[in-house]
Amino acid sequence: MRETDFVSGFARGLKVIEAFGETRQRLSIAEAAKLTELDRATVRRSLLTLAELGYADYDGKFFTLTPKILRLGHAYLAATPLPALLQPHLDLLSERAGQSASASVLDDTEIVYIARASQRRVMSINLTPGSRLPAYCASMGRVLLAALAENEARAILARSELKQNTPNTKTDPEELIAEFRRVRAEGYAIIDQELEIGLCSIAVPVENDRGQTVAAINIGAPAALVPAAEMKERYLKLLKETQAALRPLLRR
Amino acid sequence: MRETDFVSGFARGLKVIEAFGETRQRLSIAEAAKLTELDRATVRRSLLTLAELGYADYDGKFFTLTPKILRLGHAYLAATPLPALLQPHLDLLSERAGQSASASVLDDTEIVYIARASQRRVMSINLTPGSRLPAYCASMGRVLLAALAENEARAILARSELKQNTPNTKTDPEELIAEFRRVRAEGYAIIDQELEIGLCSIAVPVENDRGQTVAAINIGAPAALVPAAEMKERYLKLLKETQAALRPLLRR
DNA sequence: TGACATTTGTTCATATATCGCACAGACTGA
DNA sequence: TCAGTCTGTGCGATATATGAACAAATGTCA
Repeated sequence: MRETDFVSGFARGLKVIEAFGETRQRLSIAEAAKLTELDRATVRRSLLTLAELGYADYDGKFFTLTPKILRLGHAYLAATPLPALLQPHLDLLSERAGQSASASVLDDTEIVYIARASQRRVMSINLTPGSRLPAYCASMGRVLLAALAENEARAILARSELKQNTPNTKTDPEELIAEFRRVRAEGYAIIDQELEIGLCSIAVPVENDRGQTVAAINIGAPAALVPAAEMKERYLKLLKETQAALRPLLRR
Repeated sequence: MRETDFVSGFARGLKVIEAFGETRQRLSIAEAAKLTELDRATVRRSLLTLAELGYADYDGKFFTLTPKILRLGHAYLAATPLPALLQPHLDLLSERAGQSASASVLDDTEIVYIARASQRRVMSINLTPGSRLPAYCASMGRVLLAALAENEARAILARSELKQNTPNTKTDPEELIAEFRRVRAEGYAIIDQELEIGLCSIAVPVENDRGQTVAAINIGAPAALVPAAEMKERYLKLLKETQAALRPLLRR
């Protein structure tokens, strides 16, 4: 791509949008400039543009995003048939299992939720489509990373911040690579409180009719109710049935 | 705002992202140019920028959005405390009612779902956070429009495409304005298959501790199971309880 | 099939808009 | 009061948008 085929004003603006998040609902010009490492004048122009277009509100001091910004992400959710296709199957799966069921895809080092059917909220985290979790310590992440060529998975792990979330969290890249091999061989991944104490989950890949992994689905359950050792016997069959039902629907 | 406080390259890029949706998962440069009414050369630069940043894939002919684009909408969902605050209450509400419960806010003529707890899928439409429905014919939309000053509501109706979705759909602005008055007086709105045949819903406003309406919550049910006439006696009390539980949590 | 008409992606020159810096004024808190 | 931090602005250097031009791909009709 040539230098002039890149609109840096657009790229800078997207960076400004991403600066909002978690604890940053309201941003002043200076704060946004620090977070994005862009010039204050540039950030100011981007923010004023967002406000002018109705994507942000401005009270003269702070900017906040408006729900209009959801149109952008929604362009993807509406454009991709995957979420809509998966949703009814997740609903059924969730009901049969009596636990939350979710679907996600991989975006670099993170998994992105694209659909979810929740029973009761067991996690401290609020997960909705668009939510992200580190791939290395999530059951769906393990499944999605296991589907990659080993050097690719290794490269992603190298980019990941392998954080010890709980005493159970596996953070050794070699141990993780070995686990990916097991996942590939056996077709599922189980997480025993590696992300959050008290939470277990089991995931399988969603494959299209050519056998390519296009997403992952999982069932999450409180460790207090369902010990990790029981996850497989309780839920693997249900997950495999959902997987089988989806495969013919996913043509490439 | 001065002329130079607007980054048109950014605005154009956002327009390009919004061109994706529903039936437009894959766009060629020329298609995107038509949809956005921008020059082909300009659209090409925006799309190549999106691809360069990983927000889009490009196979040499068509562009598709990647899940990374969800980071943008997620910036709002994560930044705003409202969805996370509402979710557990919706879960409880949905469980007690045995039906889907949702929350939404108003974005011009549309309501935008910001949280949802689904029981079984009864609608043909797949609703997730970020999904949009026309406000004038949705129960939450009626509640949110009723919360506005009457001239504002009138202006929004004037901008709305008042479509006759079903034989039940109210499309006369004056009739709708009168309905808003009733909603304001009685504190709830009921929709009897105005959006889709077979679907009823009832909504109430979510108010902060100053009594300002900040969102709406609803319960949807199949008309076959719950006739519109029964919606009030079955669900209004539950909705009001949720509303009361939320009010003290919403400080401005 | 072949000739012709459209459509599409790409490039280019140049007029135009944006960027980042430096500075001024406003505000805050010690 | 004064230092520190903030927002807003003017300006030259630099980057981008535009519309026309062109080649390649695609569609159309006899």
